[in-house]
Amino acid sequence: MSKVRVRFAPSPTGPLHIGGIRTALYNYLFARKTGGTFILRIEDTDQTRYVEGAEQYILNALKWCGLELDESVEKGGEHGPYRQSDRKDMYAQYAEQLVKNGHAYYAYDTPEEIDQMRENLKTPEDPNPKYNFASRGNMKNTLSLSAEEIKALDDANTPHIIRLKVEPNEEITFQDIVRGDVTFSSNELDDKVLLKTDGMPTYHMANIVDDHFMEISHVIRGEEWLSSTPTHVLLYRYLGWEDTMPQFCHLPLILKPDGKGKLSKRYGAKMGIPVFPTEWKDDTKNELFIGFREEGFLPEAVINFLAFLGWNPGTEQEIFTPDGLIQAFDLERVNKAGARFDIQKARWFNQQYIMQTDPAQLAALVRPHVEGRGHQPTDEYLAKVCELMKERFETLKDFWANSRYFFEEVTEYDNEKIIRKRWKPENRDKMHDLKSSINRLRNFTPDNIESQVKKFIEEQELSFGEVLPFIRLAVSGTTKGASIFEIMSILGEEEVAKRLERGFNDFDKIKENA
RNA sequence: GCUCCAGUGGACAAACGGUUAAGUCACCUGUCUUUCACACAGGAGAUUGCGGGUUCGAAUCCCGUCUGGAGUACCA
Repeated sequence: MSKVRVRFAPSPTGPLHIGGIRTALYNYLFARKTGGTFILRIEDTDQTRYVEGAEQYILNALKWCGLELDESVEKGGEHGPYRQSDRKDMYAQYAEQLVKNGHAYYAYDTPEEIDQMRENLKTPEDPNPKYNFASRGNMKNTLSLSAEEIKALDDANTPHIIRLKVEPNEEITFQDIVRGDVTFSSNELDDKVLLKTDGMPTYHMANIVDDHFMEISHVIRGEEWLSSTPTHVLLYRYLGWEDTMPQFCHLPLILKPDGKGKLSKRYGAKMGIPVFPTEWKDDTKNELFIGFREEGFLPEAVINFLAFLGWNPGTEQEIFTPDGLIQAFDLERVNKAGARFDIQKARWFNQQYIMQTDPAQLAALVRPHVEGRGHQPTDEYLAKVCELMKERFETLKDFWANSRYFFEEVTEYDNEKIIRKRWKPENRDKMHDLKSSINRLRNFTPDNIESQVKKFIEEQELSFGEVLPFIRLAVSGTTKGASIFEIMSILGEEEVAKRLERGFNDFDKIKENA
């Protein structure tokens, strides 16, 4: 087999959502696995849909995900340019060639005339009539018009397009790596536009010409392209490139959590769930789409999660390093059915990666989320907190919610019920003694604190339930969390003393007001 | 409507004609901890969309049917 060359070919019409990233990922994984080349091609043939900044977004998003490109607009390569608008001049000649060979024709119909045709031919059985072998005879094109009529149109500089001439009653079969043989009847195809009035090619034309000259070996793309593939096969055939036609591989769609329809950008915004790798701001529409990065996901976790949406290695292993993923990946094992997007599973993957990350590294990742709240802890302190809290947060963003008491004072208590029920003002003096005895410890280590507290409880004939929850609340504001002795040790004796003092006072007040 | 694709516990899925249909997430219980999380142990949840057929044997092959999705643009 010739060398593997695959491309990811998005349109710069906005941010790339998670489905696009997964398509890029499978292309990337396949390229790396086979020692092939991974290419990014920007498909910007529709000038009306061009969105400022989208191309840069795509580049940055792929970078954040760690999907390194071998050839791209940024990096260049021997098969450039990599932006279709920069390749504009290449396409017309092949469309013209098809006309010359009798496989395409010029058409002069206005959009209104085409709408009119569809309106006229519409029946309940066929609500979307095609521009095809059956209808083209009644339209304005070089197949239906006389030489004089065509000349008149051309002399008047009537805008024209080029359409593919699809012959009726042909069976078109192609092999798809995930679906096997797929067959379409040419009667179902319409005479697709190849070259638009503005001289730009349509997706179909540009795609085939580019894939051919970029020597693409495998077209790995979303399932939404499956039904236009027979048109593409025809194009390869009529252009005389069928013997080097790439292999097709149509990936299952990523569905909304309810399984109804493919995941959309609006869905994520509606549910407050990230469906984009990184955040996207559209100032003109005043829209903000949240990203996995900003929500505190690690790129490796997102990639691992995405890899499993539509593929699995057939073993029980689920957590993979980026390299491990490359080794394990296999297009043959890609699923046929669409997979629903499940943010819960994404969070689980992220937690797994957080737990694996060493504290110093984790501290660096978490730092922006802490600094965003106005705190500048030392690396050492932050690392200590991370070490302790590691398995208690699913996203970097959650870190703050679960660990804020390491950085700022406790101002409220998440469990006032227990205070009203079980805080005993008559034990207050004893609690203050506890405070002093902890504070007198020579080494403020978790073990020392723990034995001191336990000793105290025994001596005073108190119960753990009368003491521990209140220490916890006073120190951290919550009854949940890591070992309270570890927490106290990290905070230090001074801070702990201060918090106990304040907490006990607050508890009295809460009790009084109850 | 038409064409194509798909349909295994709530979600992701394994099993590619052969014992009681793996495993993960989510859920519940227990151990640990007077907390939470992690970890470990256990539990509940599936007549493989439905109906036929082929076969000694079907989630797997065939036919039909239903449901869902995609496409049906001078958008990609």
